[in-house]
Amino acid sequence: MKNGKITIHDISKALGIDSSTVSRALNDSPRVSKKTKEIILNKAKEVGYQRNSLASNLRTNKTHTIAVVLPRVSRYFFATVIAGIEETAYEAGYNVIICQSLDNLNREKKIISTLISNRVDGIIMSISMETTNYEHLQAYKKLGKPIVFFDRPCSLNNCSNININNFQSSFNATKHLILKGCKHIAYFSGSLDIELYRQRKNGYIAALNEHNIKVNEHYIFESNLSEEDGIKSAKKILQLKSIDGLYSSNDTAAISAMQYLKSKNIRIPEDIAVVGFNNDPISAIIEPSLTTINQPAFKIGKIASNLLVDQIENKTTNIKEQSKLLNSELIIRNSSKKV
Amino acid sequence: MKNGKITIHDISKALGIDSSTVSRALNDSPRVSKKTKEIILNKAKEVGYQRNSLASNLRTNKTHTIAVVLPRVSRYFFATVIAGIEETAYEAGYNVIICQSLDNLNREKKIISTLISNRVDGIIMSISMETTNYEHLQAYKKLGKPIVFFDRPCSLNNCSNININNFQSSFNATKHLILKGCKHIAYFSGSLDIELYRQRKNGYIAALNEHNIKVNEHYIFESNLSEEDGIKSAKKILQLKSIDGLYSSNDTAAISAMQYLKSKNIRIPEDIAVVGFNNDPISAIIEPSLTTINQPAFKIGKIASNLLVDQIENKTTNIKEQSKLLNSELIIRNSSKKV
DNA sequence: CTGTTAGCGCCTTCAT
DNA sequence: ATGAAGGCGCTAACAG
Repeated sequence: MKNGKITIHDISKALGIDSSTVSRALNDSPRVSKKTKEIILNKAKEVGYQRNSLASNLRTNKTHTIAVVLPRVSRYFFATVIAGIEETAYEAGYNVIICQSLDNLNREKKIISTLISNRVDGIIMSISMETTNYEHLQAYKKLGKPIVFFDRPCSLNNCSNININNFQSSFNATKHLILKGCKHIAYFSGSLDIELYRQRKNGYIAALNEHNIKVNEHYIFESNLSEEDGIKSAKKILQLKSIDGLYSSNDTAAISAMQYLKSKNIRIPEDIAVVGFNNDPISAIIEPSLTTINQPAFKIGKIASNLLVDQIENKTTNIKEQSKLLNSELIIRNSSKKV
Repeated sequence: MKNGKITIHDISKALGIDSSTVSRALNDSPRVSKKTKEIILNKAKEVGYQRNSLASNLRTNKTHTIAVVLPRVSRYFFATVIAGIEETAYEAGYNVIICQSLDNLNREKKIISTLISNRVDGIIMSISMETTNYEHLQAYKKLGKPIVFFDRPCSLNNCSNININNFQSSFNATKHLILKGCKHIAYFSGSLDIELYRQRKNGYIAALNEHNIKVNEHYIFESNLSEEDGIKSAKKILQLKSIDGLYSSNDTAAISAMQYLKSKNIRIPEDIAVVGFNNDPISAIIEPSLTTINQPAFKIGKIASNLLVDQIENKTTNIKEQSKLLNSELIIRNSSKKV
C-alpha cells in the first residue's frame, strides 16, 4: 500500500485470501464462489480499492480504449460524430479519447505515435488535410489493431471507410422539395471541379428526372458557397422570378440568401428552402425558415464505433444491419478482413 | 518479440547490450556514452521500436497525461479552453485527454473513476451542473494528484480555481463604450438573483461612476437573455430614444436586438454595441456590428494548464506572472499547497 | 559508463 | 474453488 494506493495484495492480506482469487473476484470470474466474491467486493469497497489499469493493461495487452483522431472538436460536425462514438463505445465498455490534429500532419504523426505507445485498442479517424501518405497509420496497423476512417476517405489497406452518400442525400433533399410542390428548384452548388459536388448535383438531377421535371441549368448556381455568393445568388433568383424552391449544399450561402430575400420583404414560405448536409443547430436559430434534410454526423459516429469495436473483438459486422439505420445516407466500405 | 511488438530486450539481444542500457539510451540518459546511444537509437529506428508506455507508466507511476473534464466540447467556450490547454500542455510534454460529462453527475463520477484507474497525472475540470458534493473528486485527490477547476467554481480543498472576473470584464466593456463617446448605455443583464450578473452589473455601474455618468435604472434590462428578450429590450430602447450605446452580458439577446433594430431601418454605428463575454465566432458572422470585448477562454486554458503542470511537478506557480497575461479578466484562487 | 537484479500491480496458467 | 508462481515491458538501485 505504498503512496496510499491500495492493491489487490492489500485486500489479499487483509482477508487471508490469495491475490489471484481477489483478482478473479474483482473481474467477476465464475471461478470464485459467491460468498468469497461478496467478501472480497465488500472489502474492496471498504478500503476504496481502485484497479490500477496500467498494470492490468500491461498484463492483458488491452486498454479498452479507443481513440478518435480528427481535425478539431469545435466543428459541430465533428463534435456530433464524437457524441455518436461515445454513446456506442461506452455501451460496449470502451473509453474514448479525443485527439485533435488541427489539420496538421506533424501533429497527426505525433498523435499516432503516442497512441501506439499507449496501445489504444483501435482508432476512429478523419485524416488531416495534409495527410497524403499513410506510413504513420501503417505503423499502427502493424500492431494488428484496426482503424476506421470517416468523412475524409483513406485508402489504407484493410480499413473501413464511412462516408456520406452525397448522391442519395442530395436526392432526398430535392425530393423533399418536389413533394412540397416545388417545380422550379434552385440549387446552390460548390465548385463542380470537386467530385463531391458533382455527386450532389447528380442527386439533384436524378430527383428532378424521377418526377419528370426538366433540368434548367440556369437554376444551378455554382460558387464557393460564401456569404457573398449567397447574396449574389439571391439576386439572380429574384431576376428569374419563376423559382419556387431552394436546395443548398451548404448553410452559409443559404442563410445569407434567405436573409437577403427577407430584407427585400420577400415572404419565404416554410419548407421551400432546404440544406442538404447541415448539422449545426446555430444555423437553425439564425434562419429558422431553412429546413435540414440529412443529419448524418451522429450516425457516422455510432456506425464507426460499432465497426471498430467489432474489429477489435474479431467479430464480423453485419453491414446490412447497420444500413437499416441509414436510409442510404451513408456509404460504408468495409475492406477489413477478419484475422 | 511476441505479437510483432518489439521490446527493449529485442534491441538488447540484437546488439549484445544490456536492456537497462538500452532503456537509458532511449530515455536520453546522460549516463550512456554517445556512441552506444547512437548505436541503440539507430537499431531502435531500424526495427521500428515503439516504447510501451503502459509498462513505463506502471514502473514510474507517471503517465504524462492530463485529463480535461467538462460538460461538452461542442460549446465554443469549452472548445477554446481546450485549445489553450493543449498548447501549453504539449509544450510541457503532457498528453491531453478530453472527457465530456454532458452535465450528468453519474457520467462525471464514472469518468473520474476511470481517470483514477488510468492514473492520469492531473485533471482540469469544469464540474457538471448536477455536481454538488465532491466525494468522487476527493478520491482522486487522495492519490496526491492535483485538480484545477475553471469556469464553475468548486470548493474542494487545496485546489486552484480559475474564473472570469465578471466585475472587471464588465467594467472594461462599459468603459470601451464610454470612450467611444456613449453617454446613455443600455445594459442587458441576466437575472440579478444570480451572483454572476450582480457582479457584472456592478462593473457596469463602476465604469459609469468613474466617468461621472449617472446611472439610470431604466437602462438596465433584466431578462433571461433569450432571443425574444432581445427583441423586447430593443423595442424599449426605441421608446427611450436617448440610448446611444448597448452593452450586453450575452450574445443571443444582443444579436436579436440588433437584428430587430436593423429591420426597423435603424442605422447602427460601429462599436456602439458590445458583448462582454462572447467567444463564439459565429456570433461575429451573424452580427458584425457587435464588438466583443473580453476573450478569456483561451487564456483560461493556458493558465489552467500552467498551474496544473506546476502542481504535478511540485513547482510553485508565479501567479503574478500569470496575471500579466490577463488584464484582470480572470480571477485565480490558488489554494493548493506544495506537498 | 555498463551490467545485475528486482519489482511496479495485475492476470493467468498450472497445480491442488 | 482456491493457491502458488511467473511474467507483461520497463526502469531504478546498486554494483562494479
